Amino acid sequence: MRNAQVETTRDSVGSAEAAGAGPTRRRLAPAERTPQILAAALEEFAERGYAGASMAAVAARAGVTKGLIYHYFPGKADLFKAVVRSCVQPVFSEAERFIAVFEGPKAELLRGLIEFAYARVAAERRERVLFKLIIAEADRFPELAAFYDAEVLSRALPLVRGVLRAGVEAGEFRPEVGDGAGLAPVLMAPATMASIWQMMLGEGRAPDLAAMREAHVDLVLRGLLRPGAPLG
Amino acid sequence: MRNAQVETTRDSVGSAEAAGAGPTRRRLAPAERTPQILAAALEEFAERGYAGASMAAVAARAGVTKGLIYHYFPGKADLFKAVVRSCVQPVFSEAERFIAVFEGPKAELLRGLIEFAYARVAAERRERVLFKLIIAEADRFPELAAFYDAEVLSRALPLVRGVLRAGVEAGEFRPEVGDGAGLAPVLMAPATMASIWQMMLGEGRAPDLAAMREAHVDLVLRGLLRPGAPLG
DNA sequence: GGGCCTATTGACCTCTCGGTCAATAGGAAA
DNA sequence: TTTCCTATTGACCGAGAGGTCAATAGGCCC
Repeated sequence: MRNAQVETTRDSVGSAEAAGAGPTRRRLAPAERTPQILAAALEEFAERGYAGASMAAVAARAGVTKGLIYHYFPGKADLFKAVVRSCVQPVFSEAERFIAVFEGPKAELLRGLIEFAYARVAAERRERVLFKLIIAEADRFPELAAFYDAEVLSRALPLVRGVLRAGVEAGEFRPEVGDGAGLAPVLMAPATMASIWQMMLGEGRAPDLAAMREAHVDLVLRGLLRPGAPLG
Repeated sequence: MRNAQVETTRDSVGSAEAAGAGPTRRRLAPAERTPQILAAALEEFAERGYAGASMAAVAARAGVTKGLIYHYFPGKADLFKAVVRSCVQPVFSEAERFIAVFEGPKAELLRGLIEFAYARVAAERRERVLFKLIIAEADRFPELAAFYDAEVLSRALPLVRGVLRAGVEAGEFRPEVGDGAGLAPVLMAPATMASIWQMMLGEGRAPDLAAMREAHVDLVLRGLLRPGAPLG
């Protein structure tokens, strides 16, 4: 009973690399092997958490032996940080491009951003799980918390604040909106929590994504727009 | 180097029970020993996560030997669930009492609830950490996710919805507010995320609690109240 | 084709963990 | 005081963890 899930899962892991294809010992360039290992590690960390993940299992998932992992990464902690680092970046490039390209009322831009966030939540499970991982391990890895601060929060909040300020300047939002620093995190929180609930409870029991998105957009626009402005 | 933190922390743990007081082997009634063990386990799980926590360390924290833990709990998983169970309950009783006792406009009740939530976030670190723990281990413990659903979400959401509906019936909130199921989680999310950010980043780098609270209350009331109603 | 660099292996070490259990002793009841 | 129940101990086990390293072989370059 003790480690039943672990055992049974381990058997069924045999990755594409390990199964059949090619000779047992194929030499690859580091530029090719590294992402393989990172992908395997992401899966393993996501499923078992940091302490629960085993280097041997990561190796097995990558179709490789444990020793090789240590050829590429000094240790478990470094591997973990490398995994996180390799995953967070693309999301922001996308959001930043979205804002840069957008033309039209700021209220619509804000609605677009909110819907973008919910869409991402609905889309890839990987991101949700990785976010959970960061939350779970943040206080055991001070550098990881600092990394989240630097690469996620400190990037996302100014993005939102920029949109708010632009909306005020355009005369769309109430002037007071530009004042407080507290509004940006309040606006981000619901989509973020939606991600967490989704990850914890699955689509069945978690609060409905679409319903939250509608209520969120409605609440925000009503709260921000100048009185009398149309809701679009 | 490997487990440096572990070792050093272990030494300094010596709990009140272990340090000096009384003979080494004091016999206690289960009603007295059980909460001791639960408290020790909460600390240990909070600091090291589920997989990272060690039964021996829990025992040491409780000033007791490992064998005794197994006299009280069948295994690690059961101990973990018992810890969670023993912690979540009191919060809700308090919120429910708050709502039951409150007299006045529903908008003020809602503001009071939001401020209550932020106050709790600011108050005890234990609750934050425990919440993190639930998030982190939910998908490795399906029963734990079910427990969170049953004992937290499924209790909190109707609480909020009740207040919203009452506000609509009282003619304070816009009639559409009572419709969607999505609004309640959207209202809860910012305080919850505030808790998570606080836990991850500490008071220094996390978004400011007071600022979030102000922006949150303001946004919500503006979004819900009928046009023209005073903000209080 | 022959060398050489290095990606890759697999056996090995040590340590800690969750869990077991027979033996022991504290303390309430008699 | 004696008895008896059971809370408590401490030694023990096998499994699996992270990490090391000398030996091996794949494939680019000349």
